Amino acid sequence: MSNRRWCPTPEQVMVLEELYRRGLRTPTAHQIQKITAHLSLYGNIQGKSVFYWFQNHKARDRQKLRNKLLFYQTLHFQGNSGMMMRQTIPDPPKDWVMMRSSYGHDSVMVMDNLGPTPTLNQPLQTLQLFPLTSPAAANHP
Amino acid sequence: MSNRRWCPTPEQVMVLEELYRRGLRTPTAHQIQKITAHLSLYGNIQGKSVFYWFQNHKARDRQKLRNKLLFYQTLHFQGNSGMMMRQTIPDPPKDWVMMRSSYGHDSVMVMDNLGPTPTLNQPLQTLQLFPLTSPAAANHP
DNA sequence: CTTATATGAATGAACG
DNA sequence: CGTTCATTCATATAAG
Repeated sequence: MSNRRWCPTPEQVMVLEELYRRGLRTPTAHQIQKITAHLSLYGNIQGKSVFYWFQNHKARDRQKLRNKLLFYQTLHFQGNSGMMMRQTIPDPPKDWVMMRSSYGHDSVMVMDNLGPTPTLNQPLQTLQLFPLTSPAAANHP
Repeated sequence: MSNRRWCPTPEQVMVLEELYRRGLRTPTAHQIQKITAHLSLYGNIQGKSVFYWFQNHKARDRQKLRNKLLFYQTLHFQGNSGMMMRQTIPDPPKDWVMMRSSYGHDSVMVMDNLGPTPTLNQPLQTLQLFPLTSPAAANHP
């Protein structure tokens, strides 16, 4: 067992699941501190492990529910039974995003779609902006 | 593998991290355009990915710092009963990850009964030993 | 040992 | 900007 990953003890898992059962979903930093302190009685643990545990548990609960709903929907509309499916229908793709300029007010920047054939006009005039000279930046796939 | 999410190449990450190391935090729309043009040499990328990258990187840096401070603060100030308080060599100053900071709220302890269940006392009586502070609501975002 | 699954960890994307 | 969510990567553990 390499130390790269937290291996929760059964006691730790029991405590976390009980807290989750009681309705705790996104503990605050303070809550995480206290939970971590308590769980450290059963074994080494860091705050981020508690944080990740709740994030993952909630997310996977949500995904299971979503898949279940989608599963029945699929059954209803297609009479199709099969593997569990992932994810609901995504949002319409936006090719722009709102950005805040460094001068303090919002601005909308339209992002041109970099298609499979990127335009070659004025390609590397920009390189002077970032003189990247230290790491191995001289490679390309 | 769906195309919904930008998959940065190692070269792209190296460039972005170098820019960040050099102090760039909130690039303007114009800078984002240039960076995007440069990074597109290593793979498909949109401007919003650059925008999000800096937003996330900066936010997580600060969150890490904030949580570290909160960590030491908690060690120093909390006088809760049943808490373990180390005075010498506190803890591995391992890094925390992003998590909600509770904006200085304090003292309101929750985790009491929620919903129709009248009594929820279960084998985990130990949970009462570390009451969790919560800003406002016990559950539901 | 190999493969499959469960889950810790990370991060892109986006929300309020 | 801090926070939250969805997806993906990595790996400990179980199944074969």
